[in-house]
Amino acid sequence: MPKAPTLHDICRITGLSSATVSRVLNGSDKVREATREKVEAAIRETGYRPSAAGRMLARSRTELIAAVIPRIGHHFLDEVLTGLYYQAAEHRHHVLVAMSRGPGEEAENIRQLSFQRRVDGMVVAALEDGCEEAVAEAARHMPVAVIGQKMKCPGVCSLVIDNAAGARAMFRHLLGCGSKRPVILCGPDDNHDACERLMAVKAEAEKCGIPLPEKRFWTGDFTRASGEAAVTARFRPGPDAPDAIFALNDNMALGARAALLKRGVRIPQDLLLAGFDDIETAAYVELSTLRTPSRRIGEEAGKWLFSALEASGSPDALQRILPVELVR
Amino acid sequence: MPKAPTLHDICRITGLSSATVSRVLNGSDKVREATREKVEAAIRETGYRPSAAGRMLARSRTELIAAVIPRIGHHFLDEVLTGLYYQAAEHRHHVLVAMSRGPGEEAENIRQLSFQRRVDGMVVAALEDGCEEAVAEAARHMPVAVIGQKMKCPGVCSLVIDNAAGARAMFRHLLGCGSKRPVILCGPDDNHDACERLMAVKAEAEKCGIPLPEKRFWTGDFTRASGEAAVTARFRPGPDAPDAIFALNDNMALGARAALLKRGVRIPQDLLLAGFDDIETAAYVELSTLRTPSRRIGEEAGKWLFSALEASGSPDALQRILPVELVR
DNA sequence: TTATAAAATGTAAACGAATACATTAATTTC
DNA sequence: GAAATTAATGTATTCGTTTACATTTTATAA
Repeated sequence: MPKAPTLHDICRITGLSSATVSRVLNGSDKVREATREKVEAAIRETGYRPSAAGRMLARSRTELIAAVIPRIGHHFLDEVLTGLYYQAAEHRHHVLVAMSRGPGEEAENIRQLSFQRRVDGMVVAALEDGCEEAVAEAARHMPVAVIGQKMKCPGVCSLVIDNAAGARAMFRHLLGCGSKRPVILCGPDDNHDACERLMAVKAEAEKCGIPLPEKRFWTGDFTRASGEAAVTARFRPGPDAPDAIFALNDNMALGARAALLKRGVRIPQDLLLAGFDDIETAAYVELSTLRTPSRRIGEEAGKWLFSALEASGSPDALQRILPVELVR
Repeated sequence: MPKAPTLHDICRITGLSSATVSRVLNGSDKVREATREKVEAAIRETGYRPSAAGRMLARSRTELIAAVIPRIGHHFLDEVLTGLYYQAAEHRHHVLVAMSRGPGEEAENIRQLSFQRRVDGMVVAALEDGCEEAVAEAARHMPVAVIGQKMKCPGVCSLVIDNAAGARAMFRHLLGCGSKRPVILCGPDDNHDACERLMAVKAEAEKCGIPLPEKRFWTGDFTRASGEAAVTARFRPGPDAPDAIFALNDNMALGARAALLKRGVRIPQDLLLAGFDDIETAAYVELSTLRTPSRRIGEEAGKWLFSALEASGSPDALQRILPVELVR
């Protein structure tokens, strides 16, 4: 493999010192026009590009930001990543993506990326429990944006969606469409989003004076299969049959939908179906759902990150709650 | 921000030289058990982790691999990325993801990542035209795996799916299901996959003695909208109506499906519908399609990359054609 | 001119690790 | 116990940049 030209090659060619060459490289300072051109010519000639490694060491900045996410291929996360990427590209940073291959990897990823790789900033999304410690440590060395979890901790910005407002809006929407016996298809107990959504629905029902007995809450775990299973196990036609199902995420809604169609229930004529997340397939089956501003979240995370980097002090901790939008 | 401990801090604490500390760090060579423990204690105490930047410079390896893709959030690419990530993680490498925000960015990304960031290896997928040059340059400095395009070039491994075999299989399948008047919903002329698929279908039709007049080829461009438009514009019920539509990708198939359902055509009773790619929604609507081994492609790319790195010479150029699987 | 200020360039020391080579310490051999 | 051998550690340089600070060159003023 041929070795790449270095700054010293440019020095040799131009007969200038490393300082001068470095100066034209960084566009800064005063360099005579003639020398600038000489250097630029040598750069073009050799195809020289400054090595990131050398730069990192000298400037102690990596021009790298890390995204720590459970996995890729999940609509929400993909969009967050895209938004983040655009911001990063705008600020001439590269993005390191770390997913978690199994339980407990996230904390280790966070530590590796912050202490070893020394990225300039970090975005972590949808963390499993037990990462707070790692996040806090990392945040002492660089700005960290946490997505989907409220963290009150110096140096971290947390961005969450307004689960409560979304759930309320959808619930009201279903009532507004005439539902009298809505069912809530719940999520896992230990899931933060699921809890917020559920609590908001309960509160709203109370406020609207709509009785919601226990039997109107069906168990689910955010998987499609669980939505299908819940409907199969608990849906019974008749006068007391639900006239609406609000699944607390779209995956379950799709599962429920499949089970309902199989039993000949017509949607939306016989029963209103709603989800949460606005995943891609939701549009295709015309599911009523709540769109989370996922790309914008990534963008906002990036913006905060870079503004914190430019401020180059301890960044302000910040908490933002982003609105969701009722669609269809 | 507190500054991270360095190798020299460990030296100071233990009273040892950088060479010795470095040795225990790299697990190599002979170090007395007692000193190893002393060093390890100091490391634990300080939470020291060797800086990647220093390491990169000294070893001239970055432990980074780059993935250059048009965008994230596309099922195929996401899966490729996942497969690649797993390989990378196994080899203790981090993954740099670069997407292209607009035309022409890919070539620049490739150059940046290879010459500036000096990643150890690179995977590029679904490139736009005009990147061959950049790929070839990069490949002179590191192993490069190209996905979705045959490239015969030293230092690059190209991995493609067997478009021809897949298209043939699906076409035969439709005939086998009794189709007499199949229609092919084509892709963009300048798309490599589209062309391969189309040619294979034509060849197969010829071989089977099934006449396929021009009017049986409907124009499309791989977007969902184009599938919908094609059906709207050209589907006419009657004795000469198509009894099968083979869309050369799933997106168009879904568009076609929507348009067909709107006209009351029942699938599959009245008309067989088939796609190519096995995107997520395909499973949901029970679309017959061809599953591309996307994750495996990422894996194979990674495996080749790392074996090339271990061999640490100019890696063998390699071409692999991976089979696709008919599903549903 | 010559002094003086300003502009351009150069020198040398970081940055954080790895490593060839040199040295010292501990074993073994006779 | 001295010599030879081997194991453990240390010294000093390297990797490719950046950047205070020092020096030289050029322009400006007297």
